[in-house]
Amino acid sequence: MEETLLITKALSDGTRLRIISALKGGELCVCQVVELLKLAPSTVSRHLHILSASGLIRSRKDTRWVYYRLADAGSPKKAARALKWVQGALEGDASIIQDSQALKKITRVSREALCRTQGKR
Amino acid sequence: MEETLLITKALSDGTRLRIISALKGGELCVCQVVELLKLAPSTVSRHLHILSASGLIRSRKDTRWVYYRLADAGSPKKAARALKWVQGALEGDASIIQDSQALKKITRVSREALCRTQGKR
DNA sequence: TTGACATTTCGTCATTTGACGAATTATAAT
DNA sequence: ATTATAATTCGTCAAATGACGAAATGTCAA
Repeated sequence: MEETLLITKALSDGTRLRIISALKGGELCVCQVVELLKLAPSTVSRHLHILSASGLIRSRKDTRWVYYRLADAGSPKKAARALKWVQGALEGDASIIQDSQALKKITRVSREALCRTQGKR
Repeated sequence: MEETLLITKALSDGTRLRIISALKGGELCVCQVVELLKLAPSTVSRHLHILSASGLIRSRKDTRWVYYRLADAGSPKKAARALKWVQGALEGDASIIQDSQALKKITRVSREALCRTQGKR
């Protein structure tokens, strides 16, 4: 029950549903998610932690950046099934579509706009 | 998004997951759910209302009793899919199994024990 | 080494949530 | 009619949750 509740609680927040949908297109670093959601980095980090603890997403640290992606083969089956369900439920959702539009711009210019260090080189 | 959030929020509570699992065996009246959960009737009523508002369960009023059942054919597709997922996620769960044992006793003697009026006749 | 930056952790605050009992509504028994 | 019962609604309280900024951590650049 605990494991399932971790998942349902993780899914019971609109911001976290947006994050899950945003990651459908592939991994993102925290600063990109921050840019999309327009929330404080600390807030976004907390949401990512909750999703991570539920097994719905995983993280990978590359030098100074941390990239998050949806649960995959190496993840618990329960998480994979939950993901499949919630993605179906959100299919065609207006705010999700809006986010995916915004994400296109972010992933295009993110390096210069968000990660100045990397952009300067 | 709103509709999906109603569902995920409804699923983000252990008591409500127990109710959903309890209804898998067929409809129950509020007093039977109260007996299973050992919570105040007003609390149970509130949980049932939240589940009802999300579309996951439906109610039927029969004279003095209100019976709740899982969403069925006449219910929104989104709810049906959510139900299917969560039931799978809870399959084999220890506390759910325990509840189903307790439910057997409740549905057997409920009339006399819980609904004295009906029992007396 | 020193400074800058991405991310996380922590403390605080406002809002939401779950539990309860009291009061209310609707229905049935006497 | 009056009383009793099943269920709901409402007000209150404690606990959980989400948002933020400040401080801490870890990594890279100069």
